[in-house]
Amino acid sequence: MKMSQLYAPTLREVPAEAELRSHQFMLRAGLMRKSTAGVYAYLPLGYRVMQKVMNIVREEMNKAGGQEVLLPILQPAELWQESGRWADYGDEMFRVKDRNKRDFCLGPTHEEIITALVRSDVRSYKQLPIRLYQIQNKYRDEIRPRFGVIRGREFIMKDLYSFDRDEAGCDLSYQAMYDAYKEIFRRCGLDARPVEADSGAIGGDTTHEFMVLSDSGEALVVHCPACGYAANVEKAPCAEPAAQDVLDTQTAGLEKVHTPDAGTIDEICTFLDIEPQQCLKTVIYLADGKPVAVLVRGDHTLNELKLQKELDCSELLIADARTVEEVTGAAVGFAGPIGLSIPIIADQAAAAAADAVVGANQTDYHTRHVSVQRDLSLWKTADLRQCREGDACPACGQALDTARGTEVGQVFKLGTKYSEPLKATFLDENGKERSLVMGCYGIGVSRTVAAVIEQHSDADGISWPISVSPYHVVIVPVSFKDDQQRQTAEELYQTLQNLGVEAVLDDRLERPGVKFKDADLIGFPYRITIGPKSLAENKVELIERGTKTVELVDIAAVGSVLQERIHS
RNA sequence: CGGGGCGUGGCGCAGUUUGGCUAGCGCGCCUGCCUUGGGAGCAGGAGGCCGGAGGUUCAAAUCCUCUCGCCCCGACCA
Repeated sequence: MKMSQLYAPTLREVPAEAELRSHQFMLRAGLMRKSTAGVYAYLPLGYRVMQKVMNIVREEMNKAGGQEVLLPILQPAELWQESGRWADYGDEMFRVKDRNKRDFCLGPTHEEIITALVRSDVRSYKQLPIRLYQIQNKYRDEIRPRFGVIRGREFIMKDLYSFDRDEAGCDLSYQAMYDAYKEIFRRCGLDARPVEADSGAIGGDTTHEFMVLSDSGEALVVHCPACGYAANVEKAPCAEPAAQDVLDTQTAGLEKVHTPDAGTIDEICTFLDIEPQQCLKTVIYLADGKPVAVLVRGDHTLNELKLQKELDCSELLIADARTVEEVTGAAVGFAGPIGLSIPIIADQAAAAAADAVVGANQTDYHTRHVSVQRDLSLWKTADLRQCREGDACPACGQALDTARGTEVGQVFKLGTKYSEPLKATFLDENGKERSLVMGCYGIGVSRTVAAVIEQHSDADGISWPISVSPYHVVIVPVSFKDDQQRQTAEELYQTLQNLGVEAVLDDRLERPGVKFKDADLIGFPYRITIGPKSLAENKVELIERGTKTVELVDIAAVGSVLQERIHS
């Protein structure tokens, strides 16, 4: 491709809308342009990268027994009503009507459609297992699209669905995908690691997320340097409090203290000169509309997912001020567990508190010297808090580290969550009808591109791993007007193409600085600079983008040198 | 949805408080000259009616009302 022809409008300045490096570079390097919030058009360079990623995904999916299909984006409401998710999915689903006022949605995911497809054609265990995948646009009306392509409302996802006859078969499918994912991300040049995760709205029990570690990542993960355990903080269990976490057991009698305007943990601590772990937070929630009090230690963060699981409710909301006042008889900030008439559920660390300060259920008052065991009757005690750095690893007990990450893929075992309501069944050897055991496995393809940039860029621009780079090399004659340089450049361009090296020839009549800057910004892994100095010796400069190392290479040898590096 | 901010040539911004604009600057773009090892220089030029709609006024980018869009922080997710 000639640079003068390439539709790659680069930007000198950083667009005001972009915060993340990946977002900025995708715009500046001319990979994409925004259409509307969370929706992007991919330009030639961006689309080439995407296709490289998709091809890697395809190859690994095919190796792992997958067969590619293309499923509808426009999906009928009936299917979603069958699975129950038409009601459950909420505002995040783009819903449309046809001219006859029939309901449809733009598929946010494809479990329903694929299950409906398979149920109509699969009759016998002899047809199993089946692993079907597609690379397709998905639509989710995100509450807040952000970070460019990382959280879009339209995005490209690879999703594979496995159908097995039993759990054991599903385990094999799951493992095959898990291994394929590791290989896919490795080939994309990503440092991605699987972490244990929560299954969220998709459902199912076993699931791993593949996280690309990066400071700008949206998710927080804990990992154990000792044993390699890793999990999303949403999921990571907290160990029961060790002995030293249990507060002093010689508790004095209850004492009500006047604490004017001290409604937050910080204010109380300052006021009473105590530490946050000596306080208990009492948070009122509405679980499917019913109030519950949740008790967490002052220095701990409540994990709402864990709470929701314990409460087994479908809607969990923090109570509004009016409800809090009704339930506690006090202003927000002074709720306490003593004397409440609603159920109290306590985090295990909070339940161990023996001399704590709690709200007195009276505005501007707290109660101190509370022993949970002595003074309260709890409805339930459970692991409700969010795991944090330094906590004991649930696998080996060593201290955990934390890191931020961007989720690029997730694998789920679904069981019969969809096959049962949608009646996707088969006959086993005994002629008995059974539900298909399913798994689903997604990779955010567009997001993966951004993740690669997050891990492979510097102040000057992108530095693509060869495997996903839009082109392998850019040839930059210092002056394209110079006959000798131009001729050398054009010959080299031909040679490289004949060797299967994907090359761009920068034939613009620009000054060298402009061409170098663009080359660095776009991120070609290699640059060949043709200038008068080296040309005199029949050599050109070969520059590696990642390391910026320069080497002089014989013109006649560049082709084979590059060919070898690209394929190694 | 709650909180904060912003919409002025393709991009980045100034002007808005204290109406007076024939709307300005840098970059980019076009033409010519010149230049060619890290986003050159000179000269000439094109391009906006100030997100949109109403209103106040002799006069509105600037004031008022409504509306649309975008960005950031928080609750959701690949």
